[in-house]
Amino acid sequence: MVVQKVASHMPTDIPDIVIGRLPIYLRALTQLLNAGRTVTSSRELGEYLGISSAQIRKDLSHFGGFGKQGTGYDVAVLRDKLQQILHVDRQWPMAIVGAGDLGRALAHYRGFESRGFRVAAVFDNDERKVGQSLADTELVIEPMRRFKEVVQANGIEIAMLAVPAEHAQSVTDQLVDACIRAILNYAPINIIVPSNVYVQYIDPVIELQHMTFYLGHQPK
Amino acid sequence: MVVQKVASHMPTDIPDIVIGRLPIYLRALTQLLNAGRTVTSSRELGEYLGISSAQIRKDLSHFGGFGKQGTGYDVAVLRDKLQQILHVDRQWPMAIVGAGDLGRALAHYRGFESRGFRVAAVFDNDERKVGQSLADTELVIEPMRRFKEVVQANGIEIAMLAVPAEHAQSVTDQLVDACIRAILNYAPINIIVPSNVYVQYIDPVIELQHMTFYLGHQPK
DNA sequence: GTAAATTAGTGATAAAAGCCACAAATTATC
DNA sequence: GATAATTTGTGGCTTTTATCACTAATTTAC
Repeated sequence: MVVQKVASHMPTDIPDIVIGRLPIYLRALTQLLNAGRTVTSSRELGEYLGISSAQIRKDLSHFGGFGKQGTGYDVAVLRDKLQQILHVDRQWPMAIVGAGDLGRALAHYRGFESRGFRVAAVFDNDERKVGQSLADTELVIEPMRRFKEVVQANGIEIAMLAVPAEHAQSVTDQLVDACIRAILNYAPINIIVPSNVYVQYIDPVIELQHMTFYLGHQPK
Repeated sequence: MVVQKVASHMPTDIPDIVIGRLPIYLRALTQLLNAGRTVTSSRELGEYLGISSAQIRKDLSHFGGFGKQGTGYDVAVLRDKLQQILHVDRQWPMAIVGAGDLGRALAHYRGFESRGFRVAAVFDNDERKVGQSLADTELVIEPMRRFKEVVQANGIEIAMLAVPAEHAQSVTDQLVDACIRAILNYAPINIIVPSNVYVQYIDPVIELQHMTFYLGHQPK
């Protein structure tokens, strides 16, 4: 019932910038829970995250009232609500495309399972890599020609793109063709997708350059 | 002279959100340059990046007029300007802290050099890892007790943090103690630093959860 | 049991960010 | 060489985002 209520809120009328903060809140709540905390407040959460308490309250209020005046928020309850809102109260199977250093590091990453995701398949077109199994996993590197088939068989809708920049667009086209709906792009390049496909970018150099602007002019 | 002009613009009066877009522009310009283009326009750049042309023009106008009416922007000139503004017209030596799968993948990443960065040292506290050299690099894994010394000897001001979440804060304290001024944090946890230290976060799960909000409710 | 303290949720306000549209400069066309 | 077409840089406006500050509910202190 509560799930229905949450589910009834359509994405359209909630600012994307608000949505972008929800995973941050969720991560902090999980941390609090692991530390044994049972209640928290917008003030505490805000001080910890460097966000104003009013903003946290207003963000959450888009989805209903989860707190209690005078007390604050039940950490476990709020975490559950956020997991429902973000649809990570289940595990999303994902494909990794590109089995270089980065793709392999992602395949071995132990942090997905507890947060709503699971690496279901790894792809690469290098014939020397195809067929290799990845240590400590049940994964075997598949060739890209099997992509569509494996994606459909496993109900995969999310792909992490970890191929060199020069192949990123053509591989993206293959992902789109296989009905991938969300792409986490690690290639340092903009990719073009249809408007119904979501893309997020991770490029460490972008973040580093953002900081070097402020680091100033005198190199050591 | 032009460098002086750019340098004279102090960060304080330019919105951070503008600064955050400059690396994106720089990346796109480098791509255009590699494709042999010599001139571009705010319209072309905007269509490619999914950003309005007016925004690009206004962002750039914070730093001076780099374009030419009727023509647009000289790609090489604008790229050079952005490199100066972002202070990546040099190479920043960086430390990687944590030599797990991720730290090693970062150490092997070939994409830093051309964009203003260089991995100068890798650290880990696991005695089994210390002393190991990293294939295809001149890097040897150093113990954390040598951190301050190596950082000072190499003029390192930037660290990439790739340790497990449970150690992230205590390691951060060591970074701060060694006068690290910018941290790219890969640990899925908020870290507390003094206000003169810059932090950027990379957590793939945050980006994935942002997308699953929109992916909706019916898992395959 | 009462008063003081705490905290959520929210309408109103303030601040920030983004976009429009135009003048001025340049280039292309014929 | 005149006219049409481009494109920048920007003032002003609109939209979005964030904060303020208040009410109502609850808890704590004594």
